[in-house]
Amino acid sequence: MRDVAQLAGVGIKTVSRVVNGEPNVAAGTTERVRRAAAELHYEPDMHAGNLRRADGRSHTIGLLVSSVANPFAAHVHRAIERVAAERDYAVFATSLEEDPAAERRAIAALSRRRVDGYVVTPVQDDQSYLRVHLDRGTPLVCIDREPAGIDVDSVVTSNYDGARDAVRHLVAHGHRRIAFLGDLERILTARHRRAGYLDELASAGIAPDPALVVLDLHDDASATAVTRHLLALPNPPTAIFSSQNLVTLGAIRALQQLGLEYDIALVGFDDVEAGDLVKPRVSAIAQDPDRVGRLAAERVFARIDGDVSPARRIVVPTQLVVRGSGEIPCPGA
Amino acid sequence: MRDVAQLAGVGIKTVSRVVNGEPNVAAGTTERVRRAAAELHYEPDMHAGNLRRADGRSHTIGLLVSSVANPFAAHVHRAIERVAAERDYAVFATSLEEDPAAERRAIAALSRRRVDGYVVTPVQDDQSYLRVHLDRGTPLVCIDREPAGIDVDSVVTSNYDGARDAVRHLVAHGHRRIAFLGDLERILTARHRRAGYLDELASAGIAPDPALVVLDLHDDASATAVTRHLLALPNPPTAIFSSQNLVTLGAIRALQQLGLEYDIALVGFDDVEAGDLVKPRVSAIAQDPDRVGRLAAERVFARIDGDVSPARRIVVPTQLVVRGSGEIPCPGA
DNA sequence: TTGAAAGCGCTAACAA
DNA sequence: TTGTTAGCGCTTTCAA
Repeated sequence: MRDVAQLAGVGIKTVSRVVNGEPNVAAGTTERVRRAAAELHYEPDMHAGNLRRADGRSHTIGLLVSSVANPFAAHVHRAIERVAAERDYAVFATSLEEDPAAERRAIAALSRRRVDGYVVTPVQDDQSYLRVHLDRGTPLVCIDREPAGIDVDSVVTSNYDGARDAVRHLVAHGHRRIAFLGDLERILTARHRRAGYLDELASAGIAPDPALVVLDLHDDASATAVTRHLLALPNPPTAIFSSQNLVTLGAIRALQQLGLEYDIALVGFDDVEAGDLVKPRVSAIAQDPDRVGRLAAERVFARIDGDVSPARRIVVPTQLVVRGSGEIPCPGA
Repeated sequence: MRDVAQLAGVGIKTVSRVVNGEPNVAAGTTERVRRAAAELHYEPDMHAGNLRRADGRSHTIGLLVSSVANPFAAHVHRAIERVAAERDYAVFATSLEEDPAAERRAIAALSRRRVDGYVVTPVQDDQSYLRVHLDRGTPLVCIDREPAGIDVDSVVTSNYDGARDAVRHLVAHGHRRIAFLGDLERILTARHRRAGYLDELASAGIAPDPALVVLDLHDDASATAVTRHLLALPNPPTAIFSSQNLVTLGAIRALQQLGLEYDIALVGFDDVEAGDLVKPRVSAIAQDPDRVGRLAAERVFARIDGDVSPARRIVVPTQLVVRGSGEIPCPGA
């Protein structure tokens, strides 16, 4: 910057004015400074500026998700980025892979980089350690899962209601023996989905068979194995509700291996890509990652802009996508 | 930091020493400083430190991809992140959506934030404008597509050879009328895949039928429409080579709509999730995003570490995944 | 309309 | 082992 000032024959402050588009600079001066800056390939250093700048904004936010390679998280990320781009904000993305320690590490790393806000998929059981950051004025919005121990905005999918919708749909097609393939119990949303499954069964007057409830599935290989095992039971299920993307794929694989894909009903939570190309086409409880991301970004920027209204809890509804696999009727019914 | 120093009853430099783990601090002093820092919830400001620090490293890299929501890019991103995490580097991710202007904007935004390196999927025809950044010592590695106008490391998929493999495979099953569903011609890799298709046809002594070569497809709806049109031709293709993920899905949809999925052979470039659940199972030329990302990250960090060896061009081979759809024989042959 | 001086939070260089 | 001084690149404040 000093070099630019020297080349343009002006003071350093005038360069600052031109670069930041501040008023009260003569047109000719502006032009000379611009030319000098271009000639020297000058790029302002945002961080140096922020050190002294009144608002101290880094124009950067941090995003913590399960994995940037997870399709749901990736679409949330894209939606957040769109909102951020409009405001010239850059986005740090970090994958936590359900590791509680990674959550704290990531927050610390971003805090040292002075991000203006966080969008976080909580992994730890308790987020009260974040209060320090909130007190410092850095806003945080939780997505996908509710925070515990702090009172902040959150944008979550209606996991409980979505699960009930799935079970109700299967019951409506005559099923009473509905298996549940659940994700890791330490994930809050997985517990919500299980609760929805159980409560809807109860509403329908169906006593859950513990043999049909399998928890802590997280990948498709284990889902395939478990599904095969369930269907080999003396009294097998007539329908399956799988609580997650990869688990759904694993269940379908098992059904195909056994040649039962047209006999056993299946509804998956979270839509699968190419779900309409598999035979039978896959019925699902679809989430809306685009909306989750957009709303979360809007909340965090509202807070950055000084919104101090009470924490908001936004629920994004799921939608039952009827395609075929979920409408297979119960044989005996 | 001054507050911490005061509370601990030491000088400001001693706090700096403790925070950065520098030697020559008495154990007792270290302990006092640590306690004071914890009490005040002190978090060092990396940017302030970098301003004066000798190496000036921001411990941050920038990643530019087509879209963070694209599965290929998302897996590349995850792989880069893994390497970055080992070195306590944070990653900025930006989606370009094939917009050349977005490429320049993103580079400028990251440059102002003083990233230590870039991993870029080039969108513009010419990257020579980046020379300024390279001269300044900030390394850049291109992925997926080769750079033009600058001599930098690149990690690319063997698009040309992969396309030839696909066509050779179809020819080996007796096909001579092989349609090509190409992506946007302004994308370099799309042109490489088209070239591979044409050259392999030529090697097999097959004159390409212009009616079977459709370019500039980018989503599945248009791919579905085009596929339906091709199969309604008086002299339709007996096999299809689709050059991209979404296009492959669109082609499958059309085949299913027409009830021809077991009659027309299909090989797609880039594997599709659930490709083994669709009937017939989808044969594909699989890319290796994990390897692309890891190698790109290793290159950029090697450069950051001072590697000044000549620019390297790394080709990650594709793999033909044989599943069924690509092995449907040609009826007349 | 312009520029000089001070200082943001930190580290380098050097002295004690 | 510790602290002091200067200065990183910039913006603020205030005077010209």
